[in-house]
Parts: sequence; structure tokens; C-alpha cells
Amino acid sequence: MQKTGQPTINDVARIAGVSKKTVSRVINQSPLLNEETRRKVEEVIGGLGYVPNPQARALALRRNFLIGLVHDNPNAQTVLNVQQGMLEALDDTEFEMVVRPVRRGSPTMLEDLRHFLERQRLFGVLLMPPISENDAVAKLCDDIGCRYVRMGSAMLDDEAHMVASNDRDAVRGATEYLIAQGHRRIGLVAGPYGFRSAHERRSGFEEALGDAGIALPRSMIAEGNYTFESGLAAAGRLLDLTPRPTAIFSCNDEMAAGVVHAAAQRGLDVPRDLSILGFDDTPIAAHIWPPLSTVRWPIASMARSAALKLIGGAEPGDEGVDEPAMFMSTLIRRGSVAAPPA
Amino acid sequence: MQKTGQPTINDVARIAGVSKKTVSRVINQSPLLNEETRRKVEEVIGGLGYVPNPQARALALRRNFLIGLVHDNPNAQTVLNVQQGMLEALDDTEFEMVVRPVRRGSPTMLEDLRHFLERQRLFGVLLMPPISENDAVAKLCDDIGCRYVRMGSAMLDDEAHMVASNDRDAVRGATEYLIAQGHRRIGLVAGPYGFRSAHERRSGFEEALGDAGIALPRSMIAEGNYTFESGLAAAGRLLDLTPRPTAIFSCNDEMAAGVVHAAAQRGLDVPRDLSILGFDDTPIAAHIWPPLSTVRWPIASMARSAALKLIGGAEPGDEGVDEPAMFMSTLIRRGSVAAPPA
DNA sequence: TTGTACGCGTTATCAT
DNA sequence: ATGATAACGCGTACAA
Repeated sequence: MQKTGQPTINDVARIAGVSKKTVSRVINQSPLLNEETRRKVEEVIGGLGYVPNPQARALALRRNFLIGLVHDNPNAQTVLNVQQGMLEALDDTEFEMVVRPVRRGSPTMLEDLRHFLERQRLFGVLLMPPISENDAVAKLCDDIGCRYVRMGSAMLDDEAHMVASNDRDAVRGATEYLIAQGHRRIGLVAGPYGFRSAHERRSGFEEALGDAGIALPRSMIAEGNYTFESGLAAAGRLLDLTPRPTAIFSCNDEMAAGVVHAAAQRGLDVPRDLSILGFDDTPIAAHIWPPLSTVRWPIASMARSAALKLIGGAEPGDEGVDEPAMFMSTLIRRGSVAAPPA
Repeated sequence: MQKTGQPTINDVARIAGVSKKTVSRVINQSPLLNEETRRKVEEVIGGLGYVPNPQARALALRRNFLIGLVHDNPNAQTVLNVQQGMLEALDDTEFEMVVRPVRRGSPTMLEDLRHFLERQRLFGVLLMPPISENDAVAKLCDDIGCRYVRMGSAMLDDEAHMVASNDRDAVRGATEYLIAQGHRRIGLVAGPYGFRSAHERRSGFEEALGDAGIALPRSMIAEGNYTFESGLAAAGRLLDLTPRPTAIFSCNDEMAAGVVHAAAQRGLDVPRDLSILGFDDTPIAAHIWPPLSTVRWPIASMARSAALKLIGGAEPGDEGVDEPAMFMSTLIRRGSVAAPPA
């Protein structure tokens, strides 16, 4: 027992009457070990309440027991859901989570990230969209020897490195629901160009309209950048059309809230005069009036699964590899969709 | 240069033709050092791109360069704002942020936290409300020798360990604003019992009414637990009163959104039939219809300041100690408050 | 002002 | 199957 209070591997070794290395073997589940020795050591470990010092392990292994969350996602709820899912997976393990936001579009971003990863010697990182769509980042992790798992709206990588939602299918289904309600003039508030999620969702929308034989004039698509304000502006353009759409699909809830505002400003009743459908099912969807019908993707489960992949893949044959790579989204029906006005 | 790729202190020492210790002195800004030696060593450091290995430092110093964020706050936006503020302070320093949610009311919470702090040897922790109100947690940090700064809605600790907002004054001011608009029957959706913030806000509300000579019947206070649903329910109780209040102050925005819902469900127009005032200025406040007037507290600035206190207080005479301990909130006027109906 | 020798707590090498 | 000894990279007495 040192002055710090915590027992060390030396204390265990001395009391158990074995060498440090043997204790180390017990800790690291080495297969070649006398069963009796193992029992004896484990007994001492339990009695002492010994826990290996992470700092010393990190130094010796040249690898920290930290999982990084690298993100440039502006949506608080999304980020926090991911953190929740990760922490769920990390609970009762030796791993901790460190959060690393990166500046989107910064020219030194990649270099900064490299320094961070090299310095901290992370065990692995979870990449959130949209930065997870950047192949250079994945390659960087590979080069440095840092495990990684990407989250995204399509399979951009192999199953061991990817956890994806089926955004395209989900939006196609949601749009079909709108069509089934009788809508023919359906506007789209699209996500920003260059985002894979925006592309996938837009494609799903276009596919649904195409399958139903509904024309999609360019004017019925207004691009936003996933923020409330951009949704407000985009909806303005759509609602000032003549004739105006009877329904609008918004590629996320924030922008959908903007659409609700734009409708309210014009004295339009939702859903009587205008149906609105969002994407993400963030809390705001349920908390605005009227409650927003939207598409929910299992973000926390995905993050949990991603984290398990990360730490599970530590040794081959571990649990992590069994984690699913594709997750299904579901349509949440609330009060913002109805049949079009007669 | 080792096989790992990164240069070590030994490389620097060898190339500069000095001993490790001298390099160490340069790194740690030791005052007793020949100016020329320092220049030479710094030159080599720059040329090599040497950065000290955090793991080795952590082992030698028995202290990690990690700042923990300990929280049991359910509001995503609040937590993320704090993270943002912290990371701003930690940017361009050697510190990283690790996030540690704790289960509220778990009987083993304190013990878990102790293990976490002892194991990880954090440099310091930032305590978010409501767990920051728990004195036992602060004492635990003290005992373990882990720096801490608490965030809260009142000064619960000395300036070196506290960053507080003036919730009571802020709510008193906000309520006076309601009164100035002509309201006399003002309802309160209070926060949960046992939360300091709920207590402070309620007190401010009561003070304002008392100063104005307005009676506050017990029925005009409905308690919620800071969630949307609880706000919806509480507002229901208030709005079914006869006569019903012409204005409602809600102790946070989430619950205020619930009040808006309750009003909409009863066909009440906001703000014509009912004025609503929230607290926090989370994004939902600006994104619901009508835009919610609310009280904004500078959460990210507070967190930033708290983090600076943490890392600045490292050596006496450092910047951290100059950081303010009290932060002012401001009333944000949007569209949810008007004069009462005639 | 600078250097030597050792400690921090663990894992890895190579014996036995 | 187990142990002595050397890394890992940095800080600190203590000496010079």
C-alpha cells in the first residue's frame, strides 16, 4: 500500500507470494496459468480491492483506455443521444469517453485530429456525421492505428467500421404515406448540398414521387442547411408558390419547425391547410404545436452498437463483431399530417 | 526517435546536448535556467515537433490532464452548451474533457464517483446542477484532492469553487415585467421540490408578487419536474381554474412549451388570451409558435469560466482566479407576452 | 545552473 | 507455468 492509498500490483504480488508478472497475467486473462495460482491471486485482488492503474497501463501499452467521440454535428440532442448510447456501452468497462468536437471546414482539421489521436493514443474513436462521411478521416485513423467506427445514413464502409441507418428507405416510406393521404403537390425542404444524409433523404423522396408518377418541378425543392432559420426561409419560398404545396417533407425536425412557423405566419392551419413531415424525432418534434409527425432513427442504439464494436473488437472472436451494422427507422404519426384540403 | 514515431524527451536531450532534466525544466517553465540553454532546447523542441507524452506525465505526476464533466442534467441543450463552454476554455491547452453522467438518486452514486475520480486521477471536475448542489460530492472531491468548480443558481460555495447565475433576481425581474404589462392573475409552473434552481426561481416569483401587493393563492402554483409533459399537466391544472390566470411563468422552457400546448388544446390564443414566460432560452423557445419570451442565462460563458478557474488555478497567481463567480441573466422578449385581455 | 539516479505502476522479453 | 529484468516517458531528490 503506497501513500496514494491505492494498492498496486506490487502489493498484490507480495501478499500473494508471486511475481508481478503473474499478477499481470491474471489481470489480462492469460490462458497459461495454474488454476490454483489464479485463484489465490484473485483472492488477494478481491481482498485488497485492487484495480490496475490506467495511467501506467496506458504508458506501457502505448494505448489509452479512452474512446473518443469526434463530431461536428450542430444538433445538441443528436450529439447527446450518441453520448448516451456510447456511455451505455462503456458502463462497467474500463473505458471512458472523451469528446472531441472539430471545426467543420477548418483547413487544419485533419492535422489537428492527427495530433489529437497521436497524442492521446485513444483506444478508438466514434465518428459522427457529417464528419464521419469524410474518408480521409477514416484513413487517418487507420494509418495511426486507432480503431474507428463511423455512423452514417448509408453504408460507406465495411460492417466492422460502420453503423448506418436506412435514411433513403425511411424517407421513401414517409413520402408514400403522404401520397397515400391524397397529397400530390408535395414540397421538399432539402438538407445542405454535400451531406450524405441530405442526399439520401432527397433520393428517397424523389424515388417515392417517381414511383407514384408524380412530377417534381424544381421549384418544389428548397434547400436548407438543417437549421431552424433555413427551414423558415425555405418554407417561405415553397408556400409563396401558386398553387402552393399541400404537404411539405422536411429533411430534419429543426427545419420542419421552421416550416410550421412559416405556415403560422401566413395564417395557414397545420394540418388542415398544410401537412408537414419531419425527420429525426428530436424532442422539439413532440413539443411544438401541432405535434410533428416525423421519422425516428434509433440514434442511441446505433451509438451503443458502434461503441460495442469498438471495444468488443479488441480481441478477435469478441462480441463486438456480432453487432448489427444497419438500423431501421420508423414513421412516428402525430398531428401534423392530414388529407389535403378539398 | 522511437519506433512509435513520436520524439521523446530523450531525443530532445540528446540532440540539444543536455540532460533530460534540463529539457523537463524548459517544458515546465522552471525559472532557474540559463537563457541560452533554454533557447537552444526550445529550438530543438520546435524542430522535432516534440510534445510531452501525456500518459507518461500522468503516471509521474499521479495526475491526469483530464477535466471531467460530472452531470445528471436531463436537458440536452444545457449539457451541450456546458460542453461547448468547457471545450472553448480547454482549446489550445493540454487538457481534454471526459464526460461522466451519474444516475440521479442512485444509492451507490457517491461511491461510484469516488472510484471514478480515484482511478482516473482527474485534474479537476466541473459539477453541473443539480448534482452540483450536493455538498457531499464537493467534499468528496476535496478529500480525494481533485479540484472542482460547481455551477449553480446561487452561491453555494466560495468564489474559487463556484460559478453561479442569479436566478432569483432574474425571475423577480421577469415577473415584474409581467406585472407591468397589467397582469394580476399570474400562475406559476414551478420546478421540482429539492432543486435549488426551482427554489430560487419560485422565490423570485413570490418576491415580485409580494412587492406588488398581489395575493398568491396556493392554487396558482403548480409543480412540474422540468419536463414537457409535467408542464403540460401543470398548465392544465392552472388553466382549468376559474377565473383562470392571464399569464403563466414557467420555471423552464420545456415546461413552458407544455403550457403552450395546453393553451392550444383549449383553444386559447397566445399571447392574446394567455401570456407565457419561460426560463433558459433553449432553442425550443425560439422555435415554437409563438416564439417564447424567456430568461436567458449565459450557460456557455459560465462553463467556460468554470473551466478556466479549474485549469487556471493550477499555480497561484494564475488567470483562473480572476474569473467572475456570478453571472447575470437577461430577459428575452419575443412573442408570447402581451397585455391581459380586457 | 545543470546532471545523475531513481520512482511512478504496468506490460514485454526471455529466460528457467 | 513462473520469475527476474528491462522497457514505457517523464518528474524529482539530491548532488555537483
